[in-house]
Amino acid sequence: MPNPVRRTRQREAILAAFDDLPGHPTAEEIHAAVRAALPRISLGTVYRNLEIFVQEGRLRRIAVYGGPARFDCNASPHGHIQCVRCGRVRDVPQSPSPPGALRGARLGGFTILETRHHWLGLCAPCRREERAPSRTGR
Amino acid sequence: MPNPVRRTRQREAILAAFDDLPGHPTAEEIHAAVRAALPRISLGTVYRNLEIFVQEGRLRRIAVYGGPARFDCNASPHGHIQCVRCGRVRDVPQSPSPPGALRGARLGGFTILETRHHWLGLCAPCRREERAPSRTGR
DNA sequence: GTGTCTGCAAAATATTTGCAAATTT
DNA sequence: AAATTTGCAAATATTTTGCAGACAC
Repeated sequence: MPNPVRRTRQREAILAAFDDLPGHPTAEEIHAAVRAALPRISLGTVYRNLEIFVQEGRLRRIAVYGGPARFDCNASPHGHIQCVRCGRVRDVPQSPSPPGALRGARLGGFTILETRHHWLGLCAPCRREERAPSRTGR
Repeated sequence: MPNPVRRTRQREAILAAFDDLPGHPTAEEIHAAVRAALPRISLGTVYRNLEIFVQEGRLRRIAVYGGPARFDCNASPHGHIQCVRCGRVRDVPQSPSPPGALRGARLGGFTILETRHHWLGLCAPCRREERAPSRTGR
């Protein structure tokens, strides 16, 4: 039986980083945070392990509208709202609505694994910017 | 009054390409398709104009779980289901459910612009692969 | 004619991968 | 000791940008 996943300091630190990072960090952000504990950890290691954690189901990759991938450590069912201006993502509690019961069902030829709700919006800082565009805006 | 958007062959061809491309093409796929009509069009031009069309609301950028950005020409409200294995995206008619009425509301500090439904799943070809992994699989 | 738009090439950003050395079991 | 994992660096992949000439109005 091949491929037992080993416990390494790097992997522990990556998962631990989610406690410090609010929201849904990118690989770069996780790398920066983990460096506080393991200064020599490489970005490649972070990417490799994030991918493994996603495969294992310990993390999720979030659906984003452009920009780098973002990761989510929150196991409870929830949706996301993303700012169309700056990309920031925030959790939204997801009611276990009817569609939530669809796991295993067929939809357009696909077998459903998960249902998620998504919103597009403007976060508070960007809302202000849109109203009073500054020289740095858009 | 600055910045009138001009009508160019490149822009027309990019929008026209969506008629030939099923699903939700990436910039590369659009570029390849448009080249049939305009062999010298550059990928940069495609990216630049896709961005403009999104700003104008003529196209949408789709939320994806990794991989290149995908674009959507379908104006009617609908959600997407994406294959976790190959990234393929398919439209799913979206019922004008309660959350659809939220435009303008506040959610977690964000102002909602749009509500979308998302599913993660396995497309038919990938479902087969998962059952009978081939030497090329995963 | 004026200002926008394009193609090209280079830059910037994001992610993956090969490999020798280090680490885990 | 055997096999996986890491750091590093290079390779890929994706997207953006500067600029001179072409094009739309």
